[in-house]
Amino acid sequence: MMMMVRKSKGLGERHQRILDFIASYQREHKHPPSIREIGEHCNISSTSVVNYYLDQLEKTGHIERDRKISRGLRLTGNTPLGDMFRVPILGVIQAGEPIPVPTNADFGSFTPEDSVEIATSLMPAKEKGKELFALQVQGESMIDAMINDGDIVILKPTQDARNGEMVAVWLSDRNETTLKYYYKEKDGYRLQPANPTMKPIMLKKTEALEIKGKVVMVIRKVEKYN
Amino acid sequence: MMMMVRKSKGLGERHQRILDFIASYQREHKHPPSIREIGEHCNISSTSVVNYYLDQLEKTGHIERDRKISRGLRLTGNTPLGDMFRVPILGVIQAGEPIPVPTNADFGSFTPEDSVEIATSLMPAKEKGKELFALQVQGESMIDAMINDGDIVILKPTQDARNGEMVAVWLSDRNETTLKYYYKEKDGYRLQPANPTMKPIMLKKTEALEIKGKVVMVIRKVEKYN
DNA sequence: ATAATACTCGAACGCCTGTTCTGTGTCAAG
DNA sequence: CTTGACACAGAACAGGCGTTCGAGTATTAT
Repeated sequence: MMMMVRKSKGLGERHQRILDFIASYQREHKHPPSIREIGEHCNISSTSVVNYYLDQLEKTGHIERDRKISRGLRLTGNTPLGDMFRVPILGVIQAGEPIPVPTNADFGSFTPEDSVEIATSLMPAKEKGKELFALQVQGESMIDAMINDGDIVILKPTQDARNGEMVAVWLSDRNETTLKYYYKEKDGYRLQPANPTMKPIMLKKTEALEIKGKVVMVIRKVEKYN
Repeated sequence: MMMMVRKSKGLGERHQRILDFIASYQREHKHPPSIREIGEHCNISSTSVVNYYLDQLEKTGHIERDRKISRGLRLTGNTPLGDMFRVPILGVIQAGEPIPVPTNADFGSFTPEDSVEIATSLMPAKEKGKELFALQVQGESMIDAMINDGDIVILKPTQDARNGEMVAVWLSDRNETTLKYYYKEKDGYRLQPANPTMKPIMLKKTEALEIKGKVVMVIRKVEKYN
């Protein structure tokens, strides 16, 4: 009477494993792996089984294959080709609501639609871990941080920051989320807007200040809107 | 008394032919060609000869090879891998100076250091031509466009714009370069800053207005600077 | 229970592909 | 002329690799 529980979601663990391996192998060797190599690294002892999964991944549109041609497979939608990062967009950030932080941190399974690709060459070289996440800005409340509606901010989750870093904070007193430059001072904290024509927010030490992450990059897709 | 004239320059015609074929094959099939395929399309009837040239191209650093692995060769320097764009950074944009536009437009030969890689997935899908160029913003004069010192703006060269598009303009009257939203009105032009708290620039039709390009994307690398 | 699916394994087949070896013709230096 | 580097061809070899087939096991539906 129960429906299929076997592989509840679209992708099973094995599928994800293979996908990840292809990505990392490609990143390292600059070319796709062979069926047998996939089998070895994913604990699959038969080439036919790998082929079996590859067929499924092809049907579901996750990969493309050039049958009969050695290593003729590639990831679709994305191609983590050695110098790309895929950062998940966890949600939106807007003034009235808390920031969705990576809770159950599933940094492995996110669809291409809900993520952005970043060239590693644009990265500060330090933050090349996979612990980054992205948020889409909604509303014009971040305009004092020179960030506009629709912009995508890429954050590195952290609870503390150093002076001068731009951070995403949740001010529980004001029930507000904002992006500001962070400065710790003797009396408390100073949250400096990026736009120098605007006044900073001063906070006493007693006031709640929850740092959710530091801004690593801002991406703005400029499109016509007339 | 004459030195060897046989193959005067570094690359012979055959080498170039092979290089071009690899590039086009890769672009079309998403994976490198095999030795035999190279031979067929380059009128080389022996695999050993192809191998012979491939060895040379490897020594001269034009390609890399993974011996023993099918189609284990790739072009170096660049990797036209289907979903990346390399946009040349032609220079800086700052208030007091004209914008360096792609003059002799050598969109083919620029070093990786002077360019940025953009994922096509971030592109508005329209501007996927290679006619894009990038400028690095210097100074804080663009702050009214929510663009900060060090930001990289990616432009599409054009002389005219539609209402609502952000354009890079050179105001010869004021001897100034700026980024503004463009609006054509009955009396002239309105250049609207992105920040709504700031007043727009109104121009009569008689005043000079040189549109240099429209902004397609803005990239900001946020790094600590304390 | 029984049948239908989903999944897994192992082996064999055969094409694909890079490598290597032998041989030929050309051209310039000694 | 002889020598040797260079450019090229063709054939044969060996391993890589995708494919296919037969068979077995677990899970679910009827």
